[in-house]
Amino acid sequence: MSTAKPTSNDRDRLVNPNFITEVIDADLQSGRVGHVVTRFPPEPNGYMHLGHAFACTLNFQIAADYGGRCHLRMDDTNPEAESMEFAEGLQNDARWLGFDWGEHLYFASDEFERYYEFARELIRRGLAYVDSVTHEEMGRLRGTATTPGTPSAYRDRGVEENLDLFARMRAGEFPEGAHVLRAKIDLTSANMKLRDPVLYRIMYAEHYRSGNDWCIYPMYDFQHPIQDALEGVTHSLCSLEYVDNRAIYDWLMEQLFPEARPHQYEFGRRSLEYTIVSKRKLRKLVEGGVVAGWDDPRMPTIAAQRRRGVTPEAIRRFASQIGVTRTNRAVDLALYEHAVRDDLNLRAPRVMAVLRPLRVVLTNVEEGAEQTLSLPYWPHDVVRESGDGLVALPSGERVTPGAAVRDVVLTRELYIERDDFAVEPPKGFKRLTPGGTVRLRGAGVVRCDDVTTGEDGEVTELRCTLLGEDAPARGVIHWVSASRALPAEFRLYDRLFTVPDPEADADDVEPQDGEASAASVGHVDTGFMRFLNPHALVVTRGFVEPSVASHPLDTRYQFERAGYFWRDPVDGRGDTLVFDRIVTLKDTWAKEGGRPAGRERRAEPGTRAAAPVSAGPDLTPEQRAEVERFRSQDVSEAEATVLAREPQLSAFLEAAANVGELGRLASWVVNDLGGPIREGANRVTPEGLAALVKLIEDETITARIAKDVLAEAQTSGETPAGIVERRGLRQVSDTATLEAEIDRVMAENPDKVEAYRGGRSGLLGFFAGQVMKATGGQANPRVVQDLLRAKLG
RNA sequence: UGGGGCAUCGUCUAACGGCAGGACAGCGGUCUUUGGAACCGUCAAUCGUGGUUCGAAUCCACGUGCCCCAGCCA
Repeated sequence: MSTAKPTSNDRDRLVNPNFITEVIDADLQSGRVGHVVTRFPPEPNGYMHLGHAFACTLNFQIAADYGGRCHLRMDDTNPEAESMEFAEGLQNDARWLGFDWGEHLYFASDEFERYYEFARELIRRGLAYVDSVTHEEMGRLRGTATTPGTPSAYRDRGVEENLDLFARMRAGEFPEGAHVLRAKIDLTSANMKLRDPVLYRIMYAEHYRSGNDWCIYPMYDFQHPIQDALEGVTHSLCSLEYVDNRAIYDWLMEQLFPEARPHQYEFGRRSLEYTIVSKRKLRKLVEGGVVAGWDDPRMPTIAAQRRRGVTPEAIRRFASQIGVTRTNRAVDLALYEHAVRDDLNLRAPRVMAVLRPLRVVLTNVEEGAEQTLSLPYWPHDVVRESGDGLVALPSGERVTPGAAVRDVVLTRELYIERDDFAVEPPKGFKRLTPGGTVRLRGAGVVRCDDVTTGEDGEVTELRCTLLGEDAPARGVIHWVSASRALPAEFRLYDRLFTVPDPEADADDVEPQDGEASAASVGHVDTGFMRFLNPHALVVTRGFVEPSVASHPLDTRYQFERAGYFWRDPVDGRGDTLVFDRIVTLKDTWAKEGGRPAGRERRAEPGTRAAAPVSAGPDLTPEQRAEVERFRSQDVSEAEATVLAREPQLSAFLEAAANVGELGRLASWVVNDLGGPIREGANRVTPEGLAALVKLIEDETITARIAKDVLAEAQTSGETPAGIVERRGLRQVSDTATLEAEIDRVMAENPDKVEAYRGGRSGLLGFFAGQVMKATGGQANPRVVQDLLRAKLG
């Protein structure tokens, strides 16, 4: 965690290597940066949810991996949405997740004065101007995706006038909307973000921190890059929707912080199935009273998951397991639940609770008789896997397994789970049935002799005989003593929505009559509400064994066979016992048809397009003639088409063909030089290419060597043939040399040889690759493969 | 249909021209006084079509699909 070196030790890094760590590695290697500084920059306009937790974890853990630091920053530049409640909530949540930013807590609102000065600087340099058109007019002037924008009448105001107007904006001389400050970048850019983005707007709103000090507020695109630079951030990580904004980021950096500037990198967001992470929609749930608050345990917020009993370790584990890529992804809920269970399995002592009680009378146990059983808190496997041979008491004290027990009293009257008894058991039912037997956990086997049924047909009581330890029984069920157990409320949580992607599914469904108006109140589409799971919270009243009364209030339990629970921090820590179910146990019986607990999945996994056979691009008659001309010179159709469409490439090829044979050069131009030529970065001359291809034809070198040489030539600017000469590159076709190499590779990988002979013919590539590597790519691959086939048999 | 981004088992992810690997989920089994956990086995993928190459998930071309951008939100 605190390696002094600014490099990451591969063995114990928190974040798996990814495209961002590759950039950091390269930056450190090249010396562009000497240390790593990241930042997690939420806007305090809502509570942190699991999607943010992913971003937060990524920033803090990458910094930790490189011995750098990560700042926490509030991007609080929009007073209308933000509040102290949210700012404090965000800090609480980040801290609870286990992250430490030391003294590096920043608020954009603390820097308004500095931002203001940077804005004046831009104005003075003619890079920003005060625009005074209406909101609507600005929209019109911005143009559309396919048409360029046009300058407003104010775009060329003088510096002095701009400075004066900007100062008066700040002084409160104008109403909201009268003026804005805009960057003067490029109104014709294909990137809409660059069409003179607004830098400052007038807002007469009280800011939760700066109060009424300001009536102009900076926009994200202006504030964020500057703040990164002021903090000394080296790698500014954000999500994919900001890719277009990077152009502004870079523009500002070039203007204001040309040296030692931060760079922005974007990663794909992570959402979770069966929930939503849109802050506005979550707010809708809270404000609409659909849930009890931001910390309602059904919510995907960190506050809610914390209240529900999930640990920060589980969330961090989840965050690091879902990986970092450049694709937005919706993660399977099962992945999250697994992380939660995996964490709880080793930290939750086992006790018994009955959630939906059914009275059982043990007819052969005397009235008032009590037998005290000593039952272990931990199952055999947790005990066995304990590193030090000790296990924890709920108090946290570590004791020998024999001492990690609690008293459980067996009495004449008990409660069992209603689900654990069935008059007509489904196939495979391993619990109690009329006349059947079952083991009561830790107490022996019972037989059901009699079933009492109420007027409505509901089973009200079972009369059973306690048979003792050795009687046969197929299953084990949990129970509590009716006279000794404590009454408790159980809150059983399930997924918030009934479909994996409520937002997308809401768009799929045509609004029914009269729903359209109800479904789009207050600018937020509320169509997703129709998929709310009515069973996301089920409350039951039952009983829990009395030992829990003596445990620390924040003990997380596994109620055996029922799930992981703890006492609700808000409603369940007083005299009444209220337990939240953190997560269920995996239940392989439930989906067996015993219960219809099959999880509804989306019907179709998004069928991809039927993919018609591509007919190739449309060509003009001239291009068609070109294709024919190239075809006649032994160029393949695909390559001829590329050449016909791209004059730059065909010109290069024609030039090379003056020295070599066009038909043999075409594929090199198209496949290997096409990229650099198009980008104007090509450093290989037509003559250079022709000379190189000659070397292949006279078998001096292989195509493989040629590709490597070309790549080197692009960076060094040397002639390809010069590189071949200087490095003494020659293809190796000598059988004896190659055989020796092959023998060595085979001797080193006897298992692979065997596997190949056993039928894994794909391994031929492995052997060929090994030989190629060993010869620095100079072996003649055809010869190598022939020899390999012969030797491997 | 202007610009940008992305596409690998059901889901998440790895492989950086040379064995398509792992995790979750599923299925089967072992074990079990939790229908839990653990262990073993198994199913299962390179968006499509061409091209380059001895060899392509990876390079080239053409398609297809999804996502983002026209707030004085972030």
